[in-house]
Amino acid sequence: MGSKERIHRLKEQTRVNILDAAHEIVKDEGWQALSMRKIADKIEYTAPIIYEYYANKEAILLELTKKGFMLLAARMNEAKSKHKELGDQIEAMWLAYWNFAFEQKEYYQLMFGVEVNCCIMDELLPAGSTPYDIAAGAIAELMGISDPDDDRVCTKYYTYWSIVHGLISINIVRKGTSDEINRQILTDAITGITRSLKNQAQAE
Amino acid sequence: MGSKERIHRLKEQTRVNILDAAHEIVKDEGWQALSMRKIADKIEYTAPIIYEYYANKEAILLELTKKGFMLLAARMNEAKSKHKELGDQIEAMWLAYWNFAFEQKEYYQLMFGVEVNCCIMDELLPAGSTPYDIAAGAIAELMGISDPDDDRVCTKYYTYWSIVHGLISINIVRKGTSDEINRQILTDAITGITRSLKNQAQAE
DNA sequence: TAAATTATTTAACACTGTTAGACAAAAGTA
DNA sequence: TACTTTTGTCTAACAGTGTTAAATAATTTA
Repeated sequence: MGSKERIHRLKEQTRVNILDAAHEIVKDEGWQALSMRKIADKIEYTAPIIYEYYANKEAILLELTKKGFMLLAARMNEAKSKHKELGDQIEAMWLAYWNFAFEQKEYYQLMFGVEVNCCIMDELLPAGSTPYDIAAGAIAELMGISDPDDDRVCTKYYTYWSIVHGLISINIVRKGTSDEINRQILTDAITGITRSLKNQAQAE
Repeated sequence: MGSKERIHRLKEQTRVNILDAAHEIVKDEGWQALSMRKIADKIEYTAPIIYEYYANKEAILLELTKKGFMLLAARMNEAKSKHKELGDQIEAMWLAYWNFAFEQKEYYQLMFGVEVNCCIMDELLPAGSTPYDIAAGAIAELMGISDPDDDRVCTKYYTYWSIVHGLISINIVRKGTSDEINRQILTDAITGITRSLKNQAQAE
């Protein structure tokens, strides 16, 4: 009889219900607030039932991570397919990546280990002790700008910071890249940005 | 009598002992393993004592964050002071930043919200569904390289990724930068890297 | 209808951060 | 010295966490 099938479908359904419930809780209250009992509440069961479907909480997070990567892949492929020229394809893919990160912020945080701890550090630190305070002066001077808080300085500072921090994060979370490649990216990027600063300053 | 002073010094000492104990636990077992009771064990007290010195666990983390920023500032200033030329100063500061991130990994994670969740995602995903798999083909083609796993392609991919991911992380953790500045950094960086790919390919 | 299997829950364990109340030690005062 | 007050410290507890074993309810099989 086909009742076996029906039951199997139902079980498959609660499997996805668990993931959906987890995702919904995280969207509303953040990753820190996700608990097995809350998931159980949402799917109208008690907590131990979840262990019939997933080995533990980590397994749920892993499944959501996978789902996130599949979503991201779909977005990037779609963006790519809309262009013929290689350069445009690459740009479109990274813009798709960028948009995914903010539209599916919870997935992105899980996939790439971006924690949101404290928010405003600047006010709690002595003046002149943030990385910005320390670096912006030299950047401004090299650009021939007197005010270190000028938007153009700010932009260049964040350009430096983004690539350095991005490369660091990737290395801390996944130790995939070799030291060789890291050094090359880091020095290339820094000297590249610096050169562009100098050229801009000379052009004016 | 000066015993007031002595007692005050002792209290100040346990305040730093608490921070030191916390840092040591994190170095040994990671942030996830840090608990008030473990800190108490390490300083040979019971847990409630800690609340005489810090309002709660978050306050301890905040204090460690501050300490991390002071350490980083010292490193960057020291690096800067060793050079006369502006460009060299900037490069030295970012290299100091880079080194700090790995030598004081625990501090860096706390300061900039870098979580270390799961490690090897690639093997758990269907082939061709990682961002690398999707983007590397176009990058390789644009560089005139047939193998998408070539080290030169890998380097360029990570350059793209670092700046995009870095900028995303900074925006998720601290919402300081404006959308204007973000867009400019993002498109500038992407088109910049792409242009350098094209030039390299043409030069060969 | 009785037995076997499956689904679900209750109760518990060992943790977590945090607080209130009890207890002991020291200091101040007469 | 004896008494009171303050200070330091701990025990016990609460509500929450992930997780497991055992008991119960529901369903299917014989």
